Amino acid sequence: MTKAQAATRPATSRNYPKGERRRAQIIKAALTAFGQVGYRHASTVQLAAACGVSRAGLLHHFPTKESLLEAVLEERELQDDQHFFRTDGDPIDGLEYFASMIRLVAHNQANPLVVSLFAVLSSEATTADHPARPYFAARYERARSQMTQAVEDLAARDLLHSHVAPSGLAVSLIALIDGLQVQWLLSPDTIDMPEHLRSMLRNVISVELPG
Amino acid sequence: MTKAQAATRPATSRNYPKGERRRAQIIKAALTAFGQVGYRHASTVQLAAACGVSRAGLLHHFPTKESLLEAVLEERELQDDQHFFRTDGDPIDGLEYFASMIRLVAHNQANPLVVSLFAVLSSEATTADHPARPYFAARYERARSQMTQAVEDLAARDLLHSHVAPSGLAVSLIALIDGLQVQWLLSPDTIDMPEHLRSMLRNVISVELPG
DNA sequence: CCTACCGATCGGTAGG
DNA sequence: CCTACCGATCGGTAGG
Repeated sequence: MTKAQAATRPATSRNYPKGERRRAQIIKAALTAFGQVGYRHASTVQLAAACGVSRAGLLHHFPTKESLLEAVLEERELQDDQHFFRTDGDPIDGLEYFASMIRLVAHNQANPLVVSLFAVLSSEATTADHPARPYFAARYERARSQMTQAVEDLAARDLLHSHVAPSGLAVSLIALIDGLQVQWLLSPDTIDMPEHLRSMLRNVISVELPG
Repeated sequence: MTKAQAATRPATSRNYPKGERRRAQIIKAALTAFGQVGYRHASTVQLAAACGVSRAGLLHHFPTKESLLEAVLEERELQDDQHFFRTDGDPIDGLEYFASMIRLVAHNQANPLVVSLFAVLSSEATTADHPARPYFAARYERARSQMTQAVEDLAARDLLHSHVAPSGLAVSLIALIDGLQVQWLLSPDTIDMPEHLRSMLRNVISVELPG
């Protein structure tokens, strides 16, 4: 068990494998439901039914709907960490960073539930008083900060095309990745997300990406 | 009254100014509500209350919630037409097209309600059985087709940087515009949507845009 | 985890 | 037959 898990799960849970399995099942069902109908429209009654427990049973594991949302976002964050965000503190290699980003987008494209979750929740979270708004605001700020470092690394090594403005490029590339998800969810057969990202990166980076 | 309006509004409505005003009021309130909490979570009861009519009164104008959604999308479409989509049939001037696109994004940035409506509805509509899914699928297909023509016009006139791949560029630029909306709604003070679009267009177009 | 509930609200429809 | 609503209520479901 990692440190992050220990901080978010009750320490006793390791001793109750059945409860742990149920908890994981509920999180997975909630991830699916939130991605399909949004957080606000998802109902704990239907979630409980989908997991074969009563609504009171579900509320034993997650006392409020909001606590379930937190668990879903944490779960998703852990998956990202595994694939991508390993460079805490280390200086960022811009080429490696964007190669990893393409791999992450390709990985997401193989997991429609995860894409749907983030496409639906991130825009739902822009509205006032949404419980996930602070999470997404912080997440985007962190992503922009990290990608800006990657862009600046490329600029310092003269790996951007000469006419490309590095300022604001991170914001636009994150926007590109987000926007591709909506078009892909609507037309999965005509949109290839990692290919479009790679193509746009080729438009601004003057050397080929590794990997 | 334009052809589009005549096709969607009852022909008799012009003779009932009070009903017409009420109808416009309801559409505006629905546009706000759908953008704030999404279509599914918005309630006709609250909409009616916000308009000072009973729920039955609201349903007199819009017999179903879905018919109200249609009216909101048509209303928004008409606004777009006024500002932008005037080139039906005509060949597209790529430079004019993207200059208009920047103006449209700037116009949207001055109207948070409209941005919120589209950011929230477009992703909500990606989910199965959403009544607006066909609308958004068709809208994106049309937008891609139109922007692809603009990109091809630029390519034919040699106005793209030599290393830029025109294929798929329209998809990515539309994705960029959509993605910027989410970041802007979460951080309106740190994101300038038209500026980021202009900057990205400068990265691929080798001449300055008009206007 | 269950049964048994609460105050309220959902989208849609009735007759007048 | 039209409009612009009204008060009441249908069977179900919401989060807690």
